[in-house]
Amino acid sequence: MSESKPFSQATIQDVARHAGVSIATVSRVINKSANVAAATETRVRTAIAELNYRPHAAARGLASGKTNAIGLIAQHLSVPFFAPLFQGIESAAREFGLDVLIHCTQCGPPGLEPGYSRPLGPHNTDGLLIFAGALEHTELAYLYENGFPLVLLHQAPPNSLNIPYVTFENKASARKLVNHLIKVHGYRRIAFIKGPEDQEDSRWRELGYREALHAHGLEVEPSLVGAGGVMGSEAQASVEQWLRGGAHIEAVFAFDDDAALGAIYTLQQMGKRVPEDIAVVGFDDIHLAHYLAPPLTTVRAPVEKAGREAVRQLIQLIETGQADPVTLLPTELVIRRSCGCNETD
Amino acid sequence: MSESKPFSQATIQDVARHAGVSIATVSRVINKSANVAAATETRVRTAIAELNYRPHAAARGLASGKTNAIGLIAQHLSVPFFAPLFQGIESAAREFGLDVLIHCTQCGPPGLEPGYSRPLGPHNTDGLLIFAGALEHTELAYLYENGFPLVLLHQAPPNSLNIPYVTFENKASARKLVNHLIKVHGYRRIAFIKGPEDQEDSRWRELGYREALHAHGLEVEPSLVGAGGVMGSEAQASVEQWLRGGAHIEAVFAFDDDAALGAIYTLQQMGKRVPEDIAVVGFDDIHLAHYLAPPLTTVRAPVEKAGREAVRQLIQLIETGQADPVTLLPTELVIRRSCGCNETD
DNA sequence: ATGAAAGCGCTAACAG
DNA sequence: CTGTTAGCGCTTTCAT
Repeated sequence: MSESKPFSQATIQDVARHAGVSIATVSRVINKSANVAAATETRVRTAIAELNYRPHAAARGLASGKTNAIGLIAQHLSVPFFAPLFQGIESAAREFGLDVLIHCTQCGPPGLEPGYSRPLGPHNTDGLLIFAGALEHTELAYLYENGFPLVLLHQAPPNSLNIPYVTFENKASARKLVNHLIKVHGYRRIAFIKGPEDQEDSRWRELGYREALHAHGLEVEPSLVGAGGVMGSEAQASVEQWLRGGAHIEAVFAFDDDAALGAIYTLQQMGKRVPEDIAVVGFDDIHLAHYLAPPLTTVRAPVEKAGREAVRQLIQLIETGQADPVTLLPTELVIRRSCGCNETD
Repeated sequence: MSESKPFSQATIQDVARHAGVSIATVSRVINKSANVAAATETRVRTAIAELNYRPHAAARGLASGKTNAIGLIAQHLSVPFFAPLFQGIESAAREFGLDVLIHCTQCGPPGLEPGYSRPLGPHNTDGLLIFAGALEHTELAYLYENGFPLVLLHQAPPNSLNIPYVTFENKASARKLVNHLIKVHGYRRIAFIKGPEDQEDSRWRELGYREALHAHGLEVEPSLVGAGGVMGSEAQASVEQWLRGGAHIEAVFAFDDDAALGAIYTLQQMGKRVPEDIAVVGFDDIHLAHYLAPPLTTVRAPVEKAGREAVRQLIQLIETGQADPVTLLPTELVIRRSCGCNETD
């Protein structure tokens, strides 16, 4: 068995004593909250260094009414998508000296009565980043109406709640992508694989898809819009159904790369060549998109930047009480081979 | 601009007043720290519900000397690997009522003097999970020697530090995988793509690879051991070099699936068929392993479980002062097609 | 079984 | 420019 002794740390008292000043002075130099004589400051800093002192976050939070932490709430964490998102959030938060707490609503013991435990909230954070679908509207409303700073990710606020949100420029990007399919490759029968109902990004992408079709005088055939599910779980079934049903399809636009992956896999399993027989494009540009055979044409979504931007908005909201109602992050078309092009990326 | 009003919450005082008891009694029912008359308890619980009261974590932490949070420190967060790890950590921590704070050493502004800022430590957590390579030995030693609870992930403690750690059963798993290559497929010229120097898992896998070779009377040819890097960054170069150098290779064992991915990609780019010309196997069983063409033979590593287990050990360490020095999680061989088998997984 | 009161480490007036 | 002091919300003896 590994062992461990009790831990103890220097307090502001220790530092004050060591430097021969009052704790208020120490507090001042730490927070730069008032002028301190240069000589005094030096003594204090020396004492801090010698004692290896670190302010106690909890005590500081209690006294100041701030927690110096923000929280992220999501339904689940194991989606690959989250890794870069965390990165962006963490990175931005640290720049502002904030800790970040995460909570996953579907991680804990499923027995918890809904609405009872609020693992992240005003008691341990100064504000919350809420990923699409993570919180029920009532919960959202409760927090919002009590003035707690909230920023939504990939979801517009429900009803009349004036909560700022940040997401990608989904519609325009999807439109551009489908335009490429139509104008460059001349495809006319383009299927769409949509995401889970509660995923707003997918709905916007579908809208972009529809707009592009309409703009070129093409009809949206309802039978060519199938389900994709989380992590491409249903995409394969949709493709299989199309093929078995003898549907005439020239290209498939999947709402995200995971679904595109499933689509390509199934297409190939069933003897179709991509893109020669059927082209496939996705959305997100996950790391592996480049490595697929064929490399996937997709839209690069600035996931990490979304995280950073959400934090910026949240901090602004906390500090000034206001933030941009909506932040749409621009994307970039990444043409590879699965659409029929022969770029080598 | 979105707006936000100041937030206020019920305190233990409010609850006590509302229920007609003292705050001590409220504290008792919340913490079940002493017997309270059934009737009193009911009144208190009702008051808590009516006021929608939540204990203030910081205050509680200050008074009790515990933070009710644990921390995770890693070098970067955007590795896909981390998503399920978080999931496991979060999930286990919540079961024990702990918050989880994360910190990424390479996320913040790179200018921070090493050793100065300690964003996660005794002041805001009760213990730390440290991912391989995230902390320098001196930092580790400092914390350990001061009795702060620490659990290492995918890394054995340096020197004489008696810090518990949890990782996969790397060596045995790699041996099993390579045995498969040798015994089932009869490959004799098997190359290995290793991970970054500081990644211990990779070193153990290499050992397993060597053991398997030796056990079958095969020599380990140094030129057939190449670099892989993070997220397969150098794997492609290694493969390219082998091929250009005219090396005779029947199979490639990549230390992780990302590297395997890069290897397959490059092999195919250079006109080799996988597995007909050269077989490739990986390690981890990432979500996409199944979707590759060909589907990847690999070792399923219980990443989420590693997270859960690490938390369990950490909690045990915090509560009892001791934990299992080493936890090796068993893996599972996943035979697909890239090794030359024709299983349909 | 319950209440009163003393801090936990720190910030923020308020004096001087 | 610096010290004193009153809490922040809660846990925890110590009485009752």
